Amino acid sequence: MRLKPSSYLILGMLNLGLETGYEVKRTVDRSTRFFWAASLAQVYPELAALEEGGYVVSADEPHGARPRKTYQLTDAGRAALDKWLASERVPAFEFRDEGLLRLFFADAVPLEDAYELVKRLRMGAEGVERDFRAEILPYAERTATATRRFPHIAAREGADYFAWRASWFRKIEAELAEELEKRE
Amino acid sequence: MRLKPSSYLILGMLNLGLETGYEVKRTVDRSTRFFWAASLAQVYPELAALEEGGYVVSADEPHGARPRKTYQLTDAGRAALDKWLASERVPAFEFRDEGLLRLFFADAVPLEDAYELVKRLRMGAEGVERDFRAEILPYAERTATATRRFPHIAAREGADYFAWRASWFRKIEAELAEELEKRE
DNA sequence: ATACTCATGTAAGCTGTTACATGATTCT
DNA sequence: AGAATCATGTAACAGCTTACATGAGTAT
Repeated sequence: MRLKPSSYLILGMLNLGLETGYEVKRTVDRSTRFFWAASLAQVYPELAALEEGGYVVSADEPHGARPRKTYQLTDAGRAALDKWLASERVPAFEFRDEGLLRLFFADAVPLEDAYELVKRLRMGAEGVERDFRAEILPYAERTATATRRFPHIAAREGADYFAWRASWFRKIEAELAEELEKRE
Repeated sequence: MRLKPSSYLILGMLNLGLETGYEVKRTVDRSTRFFWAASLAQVYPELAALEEGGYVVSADEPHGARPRKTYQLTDAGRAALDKWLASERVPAFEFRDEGLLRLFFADAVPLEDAYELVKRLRMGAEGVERDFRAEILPYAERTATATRRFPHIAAREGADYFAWRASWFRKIEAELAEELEKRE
């Protein structure tokens, strides 16, 4: 079995002490979501595959009559996680940014419309930054301890990134505004 | 036919005057690649689908005995592009960043290893920035005109982003380095 | 001659999504 | 009593990638 980044996402979450697939997914939504998302329909089969591969073991721990399956890393799972973290392979990196794609083609519309487009992109980035500071950062701060600091560092990266992005669009917006004023 | 961002990528490229699927792909690799990539196996079927939908028309224009198919936007294609650029819908935005994922889980390894990880991430960002300034930015500058300025603006965003990212990791690297020194 | 670029397409497979299906527990 | 949350899973499909298959034109 070949492990992909999403496999390590799950191994890493189990290593942080999360127990069920449901819990892993919920935590992903509060933390890694912005740089690595996952859906339940991905988490459950992946947990099964990881167990099949010997990286995790499961145990039935129902809550009353509600079925519940907890997972734990095996030594092999823990070793795989360590190896991945120490790997010198250049990590994969992929963007899908429809906003920048629109910006790229903005010459196709009048400058007034391009200005509106940039303004919307700036407001979009500001909105994401707000959400981030309202939901993801506080969760990271709340759960940070002396031996659990990197989730918070990663969350700071996200908040800083969206702030940077908003300011970048703000700059372009100002340039276009100036140009539109001159024209009148 | 429902158009997706990758459809607009192709419509936008044709609107910039590119003629063949091969050319579109080559230009994507020199420009939008970092925020919206595409492969030939995606471009050719998409062009066929766009023609089927009436957004583009093709013409056979072989070079000698080498077959060659050129494409042009129809009025419907041009209208679809304009509408997309003016749309108020929040554009899709997705990251897949294995580097940040590793950073997130870096508490699992000793601080020395986490430091090495951050260092590698910083060097990775610097490398991408270098490539960007060597390949993508110069191409954008070369092809920029009074009526074709936004590709260059988008390329600047990319270069600035990777510079920002490198400096962000540099800051964390310095924090960790300081802490490691104190320990000795 | 040989290698690189131009040029078009298909097949198989991987990764991930949304929607479907079901039901218990806990909070208000 | 009703809504939200906890909890697990499957089916169908969307979107994209790598590898395969083929061959002509051009520069060294």
